[in-house]
Amino acid sequence: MSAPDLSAAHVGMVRRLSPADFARVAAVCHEVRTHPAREPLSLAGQPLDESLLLIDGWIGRRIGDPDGRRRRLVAIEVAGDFVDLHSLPLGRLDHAVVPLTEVRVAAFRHDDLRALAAEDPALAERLWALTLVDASIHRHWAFRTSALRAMERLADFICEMEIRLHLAGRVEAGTIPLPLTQDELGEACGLTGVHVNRALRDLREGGYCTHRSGIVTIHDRAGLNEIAGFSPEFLYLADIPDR
Amino acid sequence: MSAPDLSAAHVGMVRRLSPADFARVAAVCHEVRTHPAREPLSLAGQPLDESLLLIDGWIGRRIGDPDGRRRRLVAIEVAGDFVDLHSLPLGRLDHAVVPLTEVRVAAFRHDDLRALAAEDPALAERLWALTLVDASIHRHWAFRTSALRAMERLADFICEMEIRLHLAGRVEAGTIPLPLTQDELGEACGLTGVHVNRALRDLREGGYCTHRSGIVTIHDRAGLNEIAGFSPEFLYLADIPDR
DNA sequence: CGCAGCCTTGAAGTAAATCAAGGATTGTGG
DNA sequence: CCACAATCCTTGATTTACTTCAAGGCTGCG
Repeated sequence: MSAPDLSAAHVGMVRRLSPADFARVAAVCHEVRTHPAREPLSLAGQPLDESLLLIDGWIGRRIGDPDGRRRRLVAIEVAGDFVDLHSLPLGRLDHAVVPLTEVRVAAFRHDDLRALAAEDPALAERLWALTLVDASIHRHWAFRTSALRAMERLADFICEMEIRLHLAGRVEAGTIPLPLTQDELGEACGLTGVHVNRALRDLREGGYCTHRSGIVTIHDRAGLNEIAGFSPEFLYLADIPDR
Repeated sequence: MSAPDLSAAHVGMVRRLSPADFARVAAVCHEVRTHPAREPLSLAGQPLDESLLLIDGWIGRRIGDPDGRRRRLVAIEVAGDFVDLHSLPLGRLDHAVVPLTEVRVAAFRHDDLRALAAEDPALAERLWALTLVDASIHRHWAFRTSALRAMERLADFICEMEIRLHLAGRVEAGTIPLPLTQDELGEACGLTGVHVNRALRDLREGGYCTHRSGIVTIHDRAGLNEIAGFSPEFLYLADIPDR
């Protein structure tokens, strides 16, 4: 039985791995599956023995009462993100992993990845680095929600997503997919859905960007970057892509 | 030249390593130094070739304008924390590392740690796990600042610190050191210093805890846990210590 | 066509920021 | 040991940002 062909999935964050390294990882993928929106892939505390690479769709990591007012999205993953590589050294996760859309994921058994890491310490360190970029993004989210105001937060969030989606090859002509409801944007940015609506209106009326039908059209990226004070250093990119 | 004796530093988060593993790591420590409060240990973006294990004192990770209004503490490290092991796979950091008090740190060259990891994949995975607990704490901070209100945030922060300091052996009879100013607490919890003052007063008058002269006295830990909705799962402890 | 989910807007209430002044603590040098 | 400065803490008054509550209008889909 041969591993599924993942060559088209060498995009986004996982492109930090060289083609050769990615091929070695892809070779131990045991399954590619599709999963429906909103039905959790895993729950907080659940023992896990595999990790998922997101090929298509959007996934959130969620903390808090499943329904209550105190629940938040603490991370969002897009194509090319190794969603829960964190579960390999940890064995379980502190949060639920929830598809925000229908998703296609490639599954890797921890044992297989562990064997790969054991025989190639340099590759192991690169996988480690992947998870540490996640940690850096978490720090940025903590900064965003605690230091910025509503409109700035959304601008910053959109700047982050624009660059990550660009790396994943999902951006076309200043148009980026963002298939989240305003309530979900609020969960990610620490705002109510109602206030997200107003902040998005401010961004629209300020001529920065428009969000409609799950798509953001960016009219003034420089302005968007400026109001957020956005700088992509926290993504640890070798080179910032021209767009 | 022999490595410094770090056996007394096998506390807190680093106690996740078995005594034998810790000894192997400690053996490659090349220096123990003291560093004064407030003078940065490293700045964002600076190339780094060593990592620090905090032996004594408090360290913060800071993002934002060095002085401006948009600056935040996105993490706080205490005795037994491997402060910037993140810089090993990443080579640099996205934030400044700043001692909040005078600190004593043990320094490890990346090359030495890398060699250790290469010859012992299981140890490498445990070091990896250490950094992923940091990531989990980041997620919790993002949750805290975006989902909780002022008093709840401080209660949650104090609950986290109480348990981490307990693991580090720094808690005595419901009394924990917390040598941060109210402005610094505000930077960590996403509040102004003035509002931290009022929230601390509420905690005091509610009979939960008192903060004075850099020391928190906990009067009602169950109550403190309850108003914060605190649960220590995100620290991935093998067993929750009795206190 | 009709329903469900999502978006939009208004009005009112609340939590936190800001501005400002004075008081307590800590550290320092005489 | 005391005087003094610097930093930190505390409190009040005011303003601002965000939430909450509520109602109505889209949009996409069975």
